Amino acid sequence: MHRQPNVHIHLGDCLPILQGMESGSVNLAYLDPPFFTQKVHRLAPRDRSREFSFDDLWSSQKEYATFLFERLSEIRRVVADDGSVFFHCDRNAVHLARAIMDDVFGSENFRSEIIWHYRRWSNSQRGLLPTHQTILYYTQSDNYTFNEIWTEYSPATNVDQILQRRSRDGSNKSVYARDEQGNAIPNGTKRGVPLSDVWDIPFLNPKAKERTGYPTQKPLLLLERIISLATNEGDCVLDPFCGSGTSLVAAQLLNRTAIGIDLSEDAVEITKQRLEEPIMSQSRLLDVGREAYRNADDNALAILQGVDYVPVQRNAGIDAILKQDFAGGPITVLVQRPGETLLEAARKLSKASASKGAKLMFLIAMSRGGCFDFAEELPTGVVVIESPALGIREHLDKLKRPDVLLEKASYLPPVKPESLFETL
Amino acid sequence: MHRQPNVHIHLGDCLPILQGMESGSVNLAYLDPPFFTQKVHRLAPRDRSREFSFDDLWSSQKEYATFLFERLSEIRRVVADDGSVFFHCDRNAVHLARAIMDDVFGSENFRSEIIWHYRRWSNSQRGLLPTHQTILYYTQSDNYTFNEIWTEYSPATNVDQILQRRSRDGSNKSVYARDEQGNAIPNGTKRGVPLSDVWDIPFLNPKAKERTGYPTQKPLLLLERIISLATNEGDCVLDPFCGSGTSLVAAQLLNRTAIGIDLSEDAVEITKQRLEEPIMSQSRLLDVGREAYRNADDNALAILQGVDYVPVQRNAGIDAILKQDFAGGPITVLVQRPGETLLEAARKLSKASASKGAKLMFLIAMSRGGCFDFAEELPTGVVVIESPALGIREHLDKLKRPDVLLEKASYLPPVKPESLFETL
DNA sequence: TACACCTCTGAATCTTCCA
DNA sequence: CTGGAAGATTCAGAGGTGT
Repeated sequence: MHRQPNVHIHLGDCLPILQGMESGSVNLAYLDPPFFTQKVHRLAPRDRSREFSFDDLWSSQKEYATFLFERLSEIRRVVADDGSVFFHCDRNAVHLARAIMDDVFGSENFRSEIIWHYRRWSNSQRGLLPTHQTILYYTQSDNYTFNEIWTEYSPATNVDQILQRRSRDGSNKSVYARDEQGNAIPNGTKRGVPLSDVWDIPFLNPKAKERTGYPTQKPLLLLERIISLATNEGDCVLDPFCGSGTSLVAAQLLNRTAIGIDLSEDAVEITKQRLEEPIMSQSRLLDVGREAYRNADDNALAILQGVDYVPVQRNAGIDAILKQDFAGGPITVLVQRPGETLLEAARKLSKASASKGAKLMFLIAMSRGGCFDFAEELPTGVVVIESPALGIREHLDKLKRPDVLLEKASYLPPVKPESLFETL
Repeated sequence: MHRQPNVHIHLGDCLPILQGMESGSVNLAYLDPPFFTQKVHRLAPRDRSREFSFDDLWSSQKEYATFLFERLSEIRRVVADDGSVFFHCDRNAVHLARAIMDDVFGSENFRSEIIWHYRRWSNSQRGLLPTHQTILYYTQSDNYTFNEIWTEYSPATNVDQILQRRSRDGSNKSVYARDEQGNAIPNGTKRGVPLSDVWDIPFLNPKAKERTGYPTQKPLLLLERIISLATNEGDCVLDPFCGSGTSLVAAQLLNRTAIGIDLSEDAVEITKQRLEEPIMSQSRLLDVGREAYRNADDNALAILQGVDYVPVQRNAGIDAILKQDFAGGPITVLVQRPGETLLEAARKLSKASASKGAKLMFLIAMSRGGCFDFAEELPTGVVVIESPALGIREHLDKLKRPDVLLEKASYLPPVKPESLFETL
């Protein structure tokens, strides 16, 4: 048994250790037990010098159910009256876990089925890519600790709706309240939308420094959210299958005390190290948000509708690549931006495409950009395509020319698109 | 019993009707059964001495479980060998549903736990806002129909790694492959990322036209996705608890046949009406596919960016009016829709514009529509402008011509947009 | 048939390079 | 020198393949 200021780590099966604990002494239990996946998890740590592994092969579902049932029953005893339990489930065991939890804690104490959603790699082509895990949230009683977390309004939300007070009219319809002068009544400050049960938190990235090399490691952010939802400072967090100790690190960072238990010596060792030197990887994605990566903005891409393309987001010189190849290389596309000449755009596209091996590039012209004579200077392989805006604008300009009679103008023959290829 | 061309609707309990159906006659079954949410299973937490058993869950809800089990067994019989079942679950019954489905179809035929995620407004303050529902996806066998759907890469993904082939170096590290000159080797066409099991589909807006007033109505988009994933055109879709018939409408729109069953006369009546309505107003969808049409409709105007226009709602022949006038009348704009020839679009535009006194109309061409020689027949005053999609597509076609040398093609001089106006 | 091993993939970080 | 953008790398799944 190792002792950190406010964190206790035990080595061994959690059942006897739980049995030795005082009733009601824990405010939050988080469990991520080994699952009945019939696979041995195996992963080399970052330095590739050691291997961790644990065996979660249970001879039958019944045996596994009993294993869980015994430990959960003890957990129920040690959790305080206003305490909570979060049970992290493999998708192959959710229903089993739910049934056992209903049995132990009572279905009336089931609060939420939390979906942890993340994006992930895979080359799976037949079937849907699994990108979520489930966390079952139960409380000991109706009177549980819950700290609200507010998130941002959806971009689609009508601001009026948020800012104006509402009332019911004669027929009990919800309407905006008005004062005597008919003005809207402000509704005070708004905190946002209450946290939902679907959590979008990035999966722990293979390159993250936060990684310990221990299998099934969870992101710190996930545990921080759980702990701050269900406990207050000074409360006690229990993790009976603590693995690499993410929950304990999170508890420590949030000024909670914590008790961790694990069967594996490696796990306990790693956890001790992490507690002394907690590393939370600096995630740019989390810092700046997913949106910050988008430089192929939707406006630009909307111009491309009707084309089969893949949007490209992390490259200033390329908005999209076509799904089709050409001469062994990709076909890249850029939409000219406001305030940028056609030639500038073409050079950007050409430069960015060079390293991608593209031999054909399409540039969508939004304006003439002060450069009518670009043909000679245009980088090799760049093909300019007009946007409708440009076509419309130029056509209108043409109609203003003194030598074009207005009456005749409305009878203009349509432009034959074939003329585009006259230069071929 | 009501009969539409390819949709049969039955009134009554589905069990006897299923029993009368032929084995293997259905390719996809979608169920959204009623849930008896009166929380019969309010089990008091037990003493810890007992063992957990699945029988407890079963017997506590015996009546309901039996109800489902009987019907699911029949469903298994009528589903074809390569068929699928999607079971839409109430969150209070997922585990029960999963257990029964495992029993009837076998856990080895469990494919996915689909999370339907939507945003929802609520001021609930204690606890997490439920914003998801679960759909269990099972197949009849290993050899099941599955049509891949591809989605966008994460914005944080960089293009290089998806465009370049990779190999292993001496120490088995993954690195980019290079040819003798040290250039990157392209890795073939890219389609995007396979569809994940978390689906972000907006909940039916309370004001949406789609809404029938029937409770628990699901968005069309959700059903369309399920049907297009698991069936091909002409296949048969079964919905034994069809309610307001969203699945049947979706099946019809996607050229599948469908069988719907419901206990309620109201439900059957509403379904009949909904089925007739889309046939009347959207017969075109049957030819061109719902997806293309919807996208075009939503985004039609996006293609006009860079132009000063006022969007026009609810006018089939006009998408926008330019802020600028011409010859004393407005200038109208229409974007050609998928499945519509250029000439059809031009006539629509011309007809709709006549009453507005427009003397100049712009038609944005998205395809050639089988009509290369439209110039003469084109209504007076209509000017055709090419969409970038069209320009790109035609350019690529040009490059495929036998008389165009590939080597030369990649060095094609850029098209001078001026050439567009040579016919003036 | 079962299983070990090799290949492919892409999210998100780390690293490098360039302006 | 510095900050940001582009490029390189890691590793967990899912397949495929060969024994």
